[in-house]
Amino acid sequence: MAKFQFYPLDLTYKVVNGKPIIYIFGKTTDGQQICVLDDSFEPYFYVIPKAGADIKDKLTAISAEKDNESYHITRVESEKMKFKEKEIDALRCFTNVPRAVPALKDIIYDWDSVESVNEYDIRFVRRYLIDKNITPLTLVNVEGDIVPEKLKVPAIKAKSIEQFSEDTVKNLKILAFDIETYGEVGRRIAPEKNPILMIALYGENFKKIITWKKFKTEEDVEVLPSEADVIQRFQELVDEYKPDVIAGYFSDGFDFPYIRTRAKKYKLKMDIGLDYSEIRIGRGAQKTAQVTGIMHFDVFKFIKRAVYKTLKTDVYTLDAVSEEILGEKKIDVDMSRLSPAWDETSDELGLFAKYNLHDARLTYKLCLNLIPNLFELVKVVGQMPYSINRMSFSQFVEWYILRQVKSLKEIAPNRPGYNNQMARQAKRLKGAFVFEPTPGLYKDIIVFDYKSLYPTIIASHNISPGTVNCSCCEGKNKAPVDMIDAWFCTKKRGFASSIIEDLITRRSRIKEMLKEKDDVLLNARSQTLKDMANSFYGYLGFSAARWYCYECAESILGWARQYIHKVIDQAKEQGFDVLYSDTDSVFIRLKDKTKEDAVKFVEKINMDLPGVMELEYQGFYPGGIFVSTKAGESGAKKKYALIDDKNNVKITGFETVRRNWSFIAKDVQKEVITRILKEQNADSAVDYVKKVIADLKEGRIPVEKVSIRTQLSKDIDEYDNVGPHVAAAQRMKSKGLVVGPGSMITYVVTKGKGRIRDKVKLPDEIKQGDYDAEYYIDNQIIPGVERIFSVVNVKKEELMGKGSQSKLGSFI
DNA sequence: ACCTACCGGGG
DNA sequence: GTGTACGGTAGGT
Repeated sequence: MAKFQFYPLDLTYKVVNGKPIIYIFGKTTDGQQICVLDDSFEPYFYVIPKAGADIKDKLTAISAEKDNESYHITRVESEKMKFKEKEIDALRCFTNVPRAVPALKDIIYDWDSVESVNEYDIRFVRRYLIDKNITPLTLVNVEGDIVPEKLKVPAIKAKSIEQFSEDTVKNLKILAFDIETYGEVGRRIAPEKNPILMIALYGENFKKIITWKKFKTEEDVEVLPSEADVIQRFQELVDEYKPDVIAGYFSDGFDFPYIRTRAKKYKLKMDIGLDYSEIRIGRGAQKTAQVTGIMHFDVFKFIKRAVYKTLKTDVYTLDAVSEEILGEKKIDVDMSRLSPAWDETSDELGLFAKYNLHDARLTYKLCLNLIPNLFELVKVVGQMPYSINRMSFSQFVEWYILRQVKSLKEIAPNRPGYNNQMARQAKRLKGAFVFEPTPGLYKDIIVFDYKSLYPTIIASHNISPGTVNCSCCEGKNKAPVDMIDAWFCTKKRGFASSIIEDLITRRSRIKEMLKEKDDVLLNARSQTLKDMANSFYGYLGFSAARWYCYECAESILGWARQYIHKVIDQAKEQGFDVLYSDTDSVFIRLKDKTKEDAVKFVEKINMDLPGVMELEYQGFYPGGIFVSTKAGESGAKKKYALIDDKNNVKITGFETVRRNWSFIAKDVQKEVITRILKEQNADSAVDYVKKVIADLKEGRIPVEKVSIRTQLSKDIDEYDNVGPHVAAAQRMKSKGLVVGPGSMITYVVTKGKGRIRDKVKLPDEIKQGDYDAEYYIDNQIIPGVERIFSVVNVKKEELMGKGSQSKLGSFI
């Protein structure tokens, strides 16, 4: 009997001789790939019978048959459980095989004696991880014997298996890959028709390109006789490299499905799974690709679902994402040349090989960069990396709750059906409170904000789907909301509030540790815990959630509005001037008060706050500007700029960050804000704008600065209204360039009469100064700064040198 | 304004 | 495989 420890990486199950066996692929402490088999886990689901109904015998009698497999309930156990945090009697029905669960549930569902059937849709391996309390990627103890099994790694049949510690797997072997395919850019991608031309692989001390045509190149290219050989070789290389992680960029939806389609055409078996299974492509609108035993990391999916919030970019192309995260772009090639170059066997293919390998390298680096975040999510949520990679935040919360409530004997509610979801969506939430600013230039601003406002409200007011409107506490702990009556139990702790309190305290501990020493993994963990806590409010109000709770979500918002009002009202009472407030923050002006008064104010507020709630003194700003909305007098929400005491200017919500503005307009807006805040008046900003206008008129602004970039969203012919960017795209097409949906169009508006679209030219078509200065002044520069200047009483005419000098405003 | 259909990423 | 997305928005009505 061998005893050892290993880190689980990937799980699957198989039914052998009518019995389900869990296969846990992982790595031992000395770095060996192995598979641990566990046949001790039984599938089950819950039936909640109507009061007094005795249906045990009736349940054990049912059976079903499908695909020559018979399904039945092996035994039924009565259990004292909870449902929505209330005690109930439940029947736990064990079945012979996992597939029996959904099949049998359909039979039982509409029995009169049954209240509900639950937990029939929790996949077997996920159930296993939850019930066995095993956390993937962390150290697990195993006792067992080596058994013969048709696998690429040694198999051990477990006698016992149990979680040992939080120690996390290190030094995983990662292999990134990328394919290039034949086909006309802009046309539908057709894997059944067009061949794979080359495949690049990239790992630590490993890079290779495989292809089936010979061309001149500096890279390590292996040339094979045919496409089928390339696919075969890809498989061999993966087998030889033995990666723990195989990474691609949108490989769920493109690379793997493409490879599989091509392999099928040549009747090749893509059995790269460690159990000799083929790549499994999930059907449905959104594809997935799973490789047994190897963690398939689709970098794109992870970014789009779990990382997007921390990124500025709103397009998730490999190019944009690499630039932001790694500071590195893709190699700029003309993709429309790939297929012609292939047909001609031109040496241009050398550049495409380089491009191919570079993409694989970027994917590899992104993978290294994001793995700490993925792994921390795996450890917090407790599901395997493959699953976590494909989940969004509401699912993280749901699977986290499922794991946490296991020990509380809480039966999970079922996911809502379509109609139920629609009904939930119809109930709108009231929203957060915004105190609209009066446009102006202000000095001595203090910003307060509630630390984790929504999570701390949930924890402090015991908000949970099972504590709402309890029979024991009516009238106490009542939410400040108009539309509904909602109060929350003051006697028994709800699971949502205790889970969230746990997340908050765990994060505080990590923060303390981080103060001692900075650490990538700890930072990732802190971020994960924060994201999880912040997602709870959204989860409770999410129509597809198992633990959806409208009263909870509405109450959280009600309390949030009340707590922010409290700060606003008391600040006014204390003689501060309230400038602006949004959701969880309040901006005030000191007037005749001091910073110390503001600090004392925060302390006073905190004395009255319940539980873990806390108002923070976020910072002091010597100056700030709030501008008006397009429409009228009131100040725009989420659009302001502040300058701190180190002269750093922080701009929020202005167009400076928007893509479809010319650089000159963005530069000018930023410079105007900065000058006004730094110099505490508008004089220098006015001079600056006048100078830019003069430069524009005299053609001194470089072409790049007057270029406007817009992304094409569909084919050129599909546009009914030919806007300037469409006109530019037409010019590009007429020059033989291929443009289609997603193409970035860069254009300049040039001098001349008539419509804008007739004056559009491409940047390389024009000479210095050959742009329409009036257009740029009227449609780019002025709109960007007009509302900023109106705050300080500067009229548009004055900037353009027409009007008379008005009285300039300054700080108040 | 509201509703529905389609798109994203990849070549 | 004890499940199948989802959130945004363009375009039509």
